[in-house]
Amino acid sequence: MSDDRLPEPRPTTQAVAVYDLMRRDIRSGALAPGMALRTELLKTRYGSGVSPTREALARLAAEHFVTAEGKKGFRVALISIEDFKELVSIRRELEARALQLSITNGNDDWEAQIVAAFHRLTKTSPPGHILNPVEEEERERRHRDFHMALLSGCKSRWLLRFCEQLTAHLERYRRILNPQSAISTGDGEEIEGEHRSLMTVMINRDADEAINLIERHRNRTYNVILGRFDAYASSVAAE
Amino acid sequence: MSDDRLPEPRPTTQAVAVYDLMRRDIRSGALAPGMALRTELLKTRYGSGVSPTREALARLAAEHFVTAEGKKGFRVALISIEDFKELVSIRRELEARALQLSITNGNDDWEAQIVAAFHRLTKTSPPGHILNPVEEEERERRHRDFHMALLSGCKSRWLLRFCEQLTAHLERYRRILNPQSAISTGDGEEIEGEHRSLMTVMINRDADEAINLIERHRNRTYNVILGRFDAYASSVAAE
DNA sequence: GATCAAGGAATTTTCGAAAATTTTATAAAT
DNA sequence: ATTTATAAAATTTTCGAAAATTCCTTGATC
Repeated sequence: MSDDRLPEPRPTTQAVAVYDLMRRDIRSGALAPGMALRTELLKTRYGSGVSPTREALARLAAEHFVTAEGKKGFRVALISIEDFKELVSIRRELEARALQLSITNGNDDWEAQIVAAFHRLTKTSPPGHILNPVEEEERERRHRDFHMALLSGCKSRWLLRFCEQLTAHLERYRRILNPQSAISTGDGEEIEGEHRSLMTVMINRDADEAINLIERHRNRTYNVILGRFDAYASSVAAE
Repeated sequence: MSDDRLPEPRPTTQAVAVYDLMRRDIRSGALAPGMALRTELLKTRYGSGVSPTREALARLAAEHFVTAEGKKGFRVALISIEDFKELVSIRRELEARALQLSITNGNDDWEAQIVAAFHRLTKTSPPGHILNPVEEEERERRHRDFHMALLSGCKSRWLLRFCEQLTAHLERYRRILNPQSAISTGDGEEIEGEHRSLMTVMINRDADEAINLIERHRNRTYNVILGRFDAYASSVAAE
């Protein structure tokens, strides 16, 4: 008898479910930087007891999405311009390396995954449109998946994990500081064009051009966000 | 009144204490790869209830020191030659970058920290000696601190965190696969000389030479460990 | 008015037991 | 003999309450 059943979805624990939801809410900015994560709040928000909640917090603390302060509970990690610059700088280097390695090591299946991810991305409403939260979340997911697909041929789980974590933190900065246009900071068509070009040069194995493109793709958003820090700082101070 | 009291040691939670102990035991190999981390075992070993224990496990899972499998509990993360090579490869790049940045950004205080860390390291018994577990642990700590001090001038917390995590995982490989000589794989005096040279070139701000030295320093251990994987694989299979 | 102490409320952390799930053992059926 | 089903045991996960800690208010003192 053939044994090619679907890979059974491991029954997930409640702690992991809360972790996923909370990570999503921190990424989106729904849980604001500095916000105290009280047990009551979390219990009602995620409909769960304190044990799963605290496990989720512990994991998020290890990933620096939240901070744990002695016996005074947890807070959403603060954001700062210094942290942002660090993230951008190290992400630039790791992503460039991962792109190179992907181009070297990627196989047909990798190419197919890029094409598929690009297709899914184009099927969402383009950035700039007003999206409801669910649509926005879905678009973010597809955007993430596309960019990770580009890197996924690199055959280094560690490198991939680091890129994923850095990207997640930067997504938070983008969505908090540039909340208008969900994904990026330019014209929707232009951005789709950039994604298409990225796909093309990756599959053509043109590493130099890929790094050029990703650099430009990132830089626009980078500058916009940088420019909004002042406004953000005063809006926070006003509270 | 002057207010330069000692920075108050935040009262730490039991969960964090268990986390520290467990991380130490995984690093040292006391908790072997693949070992099931049953609640009873952990409760007695670390003298704590299940809640702090599970929080510690959640954090360690986020750092990939343990794996969580659905509702079947936690295990110490497995080791593999592929994972080892990945770790070495990415660590090489990140450490080189951090050394460069340290040389660019490091100030007098950074230099002083290196000198201090080197001094502390020389005051432990050299590698090769038979040490009891407490002494071994102390030597490992000082060795870590020295190498991290070299990088600590880089002014990028993210880069530093990644280096720390990679080093921790590699320490585990070294101590499991090369348990005889605690720190490294060569003559004690030779290794102390290497550390001294590293210190010197860093303070002299010779980035190229620093990267050369660290490369050689790492490579010796790397090759020894690589050579012991076969023996390890069969010793595990024999169980 | 400012500082400090004490008491009480709010909150975090931890424990112990209940609930849910997985694993193991046993027996029946093909 | 191998599988299948069932029950018991072991284990993980979750809940709810107790213990510990922090925070805030109030009032006394200087």
